[in-house]
Formats: sequence, structure tokens, C-alpha cells
Amino acid sequence: MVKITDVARHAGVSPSTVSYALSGKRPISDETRRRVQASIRELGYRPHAGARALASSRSNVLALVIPLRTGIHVPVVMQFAVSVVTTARRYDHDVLLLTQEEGEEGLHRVADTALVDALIVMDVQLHDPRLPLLRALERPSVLIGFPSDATGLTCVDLDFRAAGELCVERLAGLGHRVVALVGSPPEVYVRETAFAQRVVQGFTAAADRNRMACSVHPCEATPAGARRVAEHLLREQPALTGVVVHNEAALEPLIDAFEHLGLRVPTDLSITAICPDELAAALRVPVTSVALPAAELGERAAELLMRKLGGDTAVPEATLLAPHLTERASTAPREAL
Amino acid sequence: MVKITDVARHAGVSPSTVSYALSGKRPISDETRRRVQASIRELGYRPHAGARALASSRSNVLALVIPLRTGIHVPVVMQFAVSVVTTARRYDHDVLLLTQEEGEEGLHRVADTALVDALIVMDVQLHDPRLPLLRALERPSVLIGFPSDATGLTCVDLDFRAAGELCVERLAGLGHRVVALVGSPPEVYVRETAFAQRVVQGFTAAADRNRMACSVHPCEATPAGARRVAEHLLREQPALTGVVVHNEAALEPLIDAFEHLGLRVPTDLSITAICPDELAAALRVPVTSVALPAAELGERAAELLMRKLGGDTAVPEATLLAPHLTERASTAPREAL
DNA sequence: TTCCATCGTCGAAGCGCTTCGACGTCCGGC
DNA sequence: GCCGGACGTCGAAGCGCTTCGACGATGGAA
Repeated sequence: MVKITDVARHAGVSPSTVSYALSGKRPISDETRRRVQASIRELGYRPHAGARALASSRSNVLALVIPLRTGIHVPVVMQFAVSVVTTARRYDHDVLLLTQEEGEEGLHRVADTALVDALIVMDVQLHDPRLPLLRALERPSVLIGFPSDATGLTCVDLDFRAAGELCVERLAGLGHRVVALVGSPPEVYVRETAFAQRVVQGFTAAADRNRMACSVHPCEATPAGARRVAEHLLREQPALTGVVVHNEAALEPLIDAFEHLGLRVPTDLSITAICPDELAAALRVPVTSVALPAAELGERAAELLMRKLGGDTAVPEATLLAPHLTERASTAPREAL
Repeated sequence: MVKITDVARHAGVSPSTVSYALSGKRPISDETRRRVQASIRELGYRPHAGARALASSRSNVLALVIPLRTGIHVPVVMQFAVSVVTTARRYDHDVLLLTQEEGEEGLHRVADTALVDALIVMDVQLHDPRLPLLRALERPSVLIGFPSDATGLTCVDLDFRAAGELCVERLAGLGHRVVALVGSPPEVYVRETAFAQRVVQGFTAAADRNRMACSVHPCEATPAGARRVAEHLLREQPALTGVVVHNEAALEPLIDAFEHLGLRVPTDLSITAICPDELAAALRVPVTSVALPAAELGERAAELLMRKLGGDTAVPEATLLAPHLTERASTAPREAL
């Protein structure tokens, strides 16, 4: 293994000069820097990560905690993870993957051993047990999702409340008067996952504001679950003409189920969804949707973390991405009666 | 931060004794060990990862390179990643996430800086440009998938060739004489992704052996792509009664398309697939399938790597998991003519 | 009883890097 | 012409841990 002293000898300077030439933390003459860089290339030098971490108390690694639980759409998690990794790399950092399963002990472990410099936590619940820990930790963190009490924490998310509202407002603008929300699987609500609850709030508030009749229906992420909800809706709300879907996996089966039951989309039923754009656009009936910008969220989270690591104390505590609705083929004005 | 000297002082022993009590690399009396452990708990000591890595030249971190490219089913990648992380944790290791995008330079970086002790590489192609690098690297690695020439490498995968054969044999056993393979998207074959090619080989070999008429059709991972293939098959192979699907995303749309075209599954058309069991079982028509054991592959890969790290020189170079077919509702005997 | 091996512990020497203080040099301002 | 500061570099001191050699004590074999 070639080390910094080898480079120093080869370039005819001291090890500290090599270090400064690399880090830029002190001025080094162009001439010297060039010699050092040439030696580095020639010898194939790579600084030892452990030694660097020990001396500088920076590992240049971020922890990313990903959810495993049911009811969470996997491709979204993956998009998010990839975007965190890509962004971290732009700042010369790597990403350590932790599973939710490891729990608070896992966070403690990687933080206390200085394995990572900072943490990103996904799938935050309203009353997440990890919050006190994250507040107390000496290392910065960013949460994806907003807990009930976010003081002292940095959070990033799509504004799900506004997303729910936007879907309803769109349907209201098209003249629909009776709407339903087909939401995430029941366990997601039981766990008080923040984003799911916020959609419900936004949905309900906008429906009330527009004096629309509305109802909320958790839905299993399976074709059978979607069919069940569709049948239930037809039975209980025959006047229904607008549906908001916040459940990636149920979206397509739900449309199928409605059509099997004799409802044409969008002729008889308008549908809006909150889901990744790629999904909405690829369906048999492209669905009008509010995008779930997983990649952007990941990038934002990583960037906020880098700012915090850089000592920036003016990092915003809350970053809510405004929802953006794309019109597609699943919505139409309500037919005049 | 509490360090090993603090623990040593508190327990009334030397730092090296604490280290040995922790690692077990030298005998320590029960009495002393207990005192040390009590001090560790009381002080909340956690060894500094960087210091440990520097002194021991072991970081206790594995690199996992995940594919980003189109045509790869995301949930499978995720399952795999989670299973690697979980298994690694059992051996007190963590997992660093790299994207394919980083390429060979990324592998070099994490290996040469000693950021990781070993690597797991997914989505291996027949002539993967990373192979020479992996062979030359001083750190052990395990590949998921078999390249064309696997000498000097440790590889793990489902036996896709046998899986393709098994699907055909099953159809043959049911009396089908004309079969088609609906495969991965074209770009997957263009890249020479190993597993896709192997399925084709197995499929073709088994069909030939059984004197069946057969054809192979790459298929986009979209509903539209699936419809196109279904229509094409009906037009070009009207006698078709058996289909093997090796394309997770196209599976459901393909069945829909066949049924829209007037073919009942399994009455008119038997379908077998190679895909994760959860997917096959959850479809409207549960599909007879060869399981894609992502979790088991991840576990195997991680375990092989731990053995190599442990100095085991008798680690098998090739681990091919035997395919396992589960009968479901999508297959039936060919109707007598 | 003697000898040697093993057990249990200690001290010291690094592992490869960063960083701090120091020092000589050069330059501009007065 | 002198002084102060910036520039460019060096040497040395760690960062917190593991590991090697050493050493006294203990015990079984001869």
C-alpha cells in the first residue's frame, strides 16, 4: 500500500504538504501542487479512509435508514436511496445502508462509533420513537417526512396535505361533488405514518371547503384489496364520480376493478393519484397525478445534510416541496345530469 | 467521547486488556472480563470505527453495488440489498451502498482506500468490464450472476438455465407442443446480462429436447409492450398454448392482454413465469412459477464473503441455486384436439 | 524438584493521516 | 529602510485502537 509519506518522498516535500495540497486547507504553490499531484498519479496513491477518519474525525460517510415495512412502495424507496447516494457522491461522501429493523440501537451504533458523520431517516412516523435520539445525537440528521413535533429537527417532504388538497380541488374544478380517497393499507395508518395522515387531512379539508361529500378508505396493496374497495365504493356511494388514490400498488388494479364493474374512466369516474410520475404515465389509462418526487427529496435531504456538516447554522428546519399536478387521461368534467 | 483508556482506567486494567476482552483474541480471566464489561456499560463506551480500522486494517464494512439500469425489477434488487444488510449485520458488518453508475472507479475507490473489506456486485454481464478489476483487487468479492468466464471469481445465482428448462418441462409434461418465451426488455439482451441469456438457453434446449416449436420474444416492461407481444404471438403462432414469462413487470399486463384477445388462462393458454413468489401468488390469476429467491441469494453472497474474509480458502467458486417450481392456477393440460 | 508451557496481563510501538505551531521569505506601506 | 502580514513549507504531536513481545504466576510432566 502506498501511503502519504511515499508520495511526500517521491515529490520531495513533507507529508503535511501533501495533505494540504490535497485538502486545500492551506495555500500551496502551484509548482508544488503539480509535483504532488504527479507523484500521486504515478504511485497510485489513495488515502486510507480509516486513518483519515481517525485524524480528522470525519468519516465522509452518511447513514441512510430505509423502511422495510409493508405498505411502502419499494420503487420509491429505491429511487430515493439512489438519489441520496448520487448526491452524496457529488460531495465526496459515501452512504451506509441501514434497515429500519436495526432501530434506535442501529442509529446509536453508527453514530457513536463515528462510522458515519450524519444520518438520513426515512419513513418517519408522527410519534416516532427515534426522535429523542436524533435530537440528542451529536451528529446532524435529516428526516424524510414530518413527525408531529418537528422542533429541533430538519425535515424534508412533499407537502402531502397540499397534495391531497390539490387532487380534490382539481376534481372540484371539474364539477365533481362526491369524492373518495383510496389510501394506503390500514397498517400504515395504524403506525401513524405521517405522510398518509396528511393526505387524509388535506383531502378532507378541501372536500369540506368545496362542500363535497367525501369518504376515506384504506386499501390493501393487492389486486384483491383494490377490488374490494371498488365494490364497496359502488355499493355505498353510488353517486361517486371522483376518486383520489394514494396507493401506488393499488392504482392499476383499482382502475381495472372499476372498469370491470362497468365504470369507464374518465367518462363515469375521474381519478387523480399521488404517485411517481413514471407510474402514473405508464398505466393503461394514464392517470392525472401529483408527482411523488422521490429523487428530488433524496437530493434535498443529502444537500441539507451537507450544509449542516459544513457548519451552516441557517439550515431551514422544514422543507415542504409544493405539489405539482399533471393532467392526464383519467380526469374529465362531470357529465351534466 | 469515551475511549478505551477511559474504560481501562475505570476497570483498573490496561487498554490492551480491554481490547482483548472485547475481541477475545487472547484469554482473559472471567473476573477481569466482567469488570471490563461493567465499565463499558457504565461509561457507554463504543470503539471508534476509524481507529479500529486503522489499527486492525479491517473496516467491517462491505460494499454492495446495485444496478440502476432499466429492465431490472426494482423490488428484487431491494429484497436482495436488505438481505445482504441483514446478513452482514449478523457478522457484525455494515454495508456501503454503491451504484452501478460509479463503475470501476467506484470499486477502486472503496477498495483502495480500505473503506470496505470486501465487495458484492450485482447485475453481472457476460463480458463484464469489472471482472479484471475484481480479480486483481486485493479484497475478496462475490458476484451475483455468472459471467462468461468465472475463473478466479466467486459467483452466486439462481440456476437460470435450469429454471428456463423447468418451465418448459412443466409445459411439456402438460402436453403443450408450441411454446414461447416472453423475456426481458431488449436492452437487457443487448447488454448481455447473464441471467437473461441463460433463461433463453435453457428454454430453447428444453424445447428442442421435447421437440416443441418455440420462439423467443424480448418484451418492454410496460403494459403497452406486453400488449404488443401478445398480439404478435397470436398473429404469428396461432397454435401457441404455452408461454414462459421472464419479465416481472410485463407478467400481469401480458395476462390481461391475452385475455382481452380472447384467450383464457389457463384454459386456452398455460403460463409459467420466473419471478419472485410474492408477485406470482398475488396476481389475479396466480401464476405457476419458478421462484426468484432474492433474499436467499443475498444471504448466500454475504455468507460466502464472510467466509472469505475469515480466511477460508475452500469457498466454492460457483453457487447455483436449484430452481423450484410452484404450481398455481395458470397452468393446465393442453385440451385434447 | 525442575522445567517448560500456558495463562493472564501490561507496556509500547505503531496503523496512516491531519493539524497546529513555527519559521523563513517576500512584498507593500509608511 | 523597516515592519507587519501573508505565503509556503516543515516537523512533530496526536487521533483511538490493535497487536506484539515480554513477564510473572501457575500447574502438569518428567
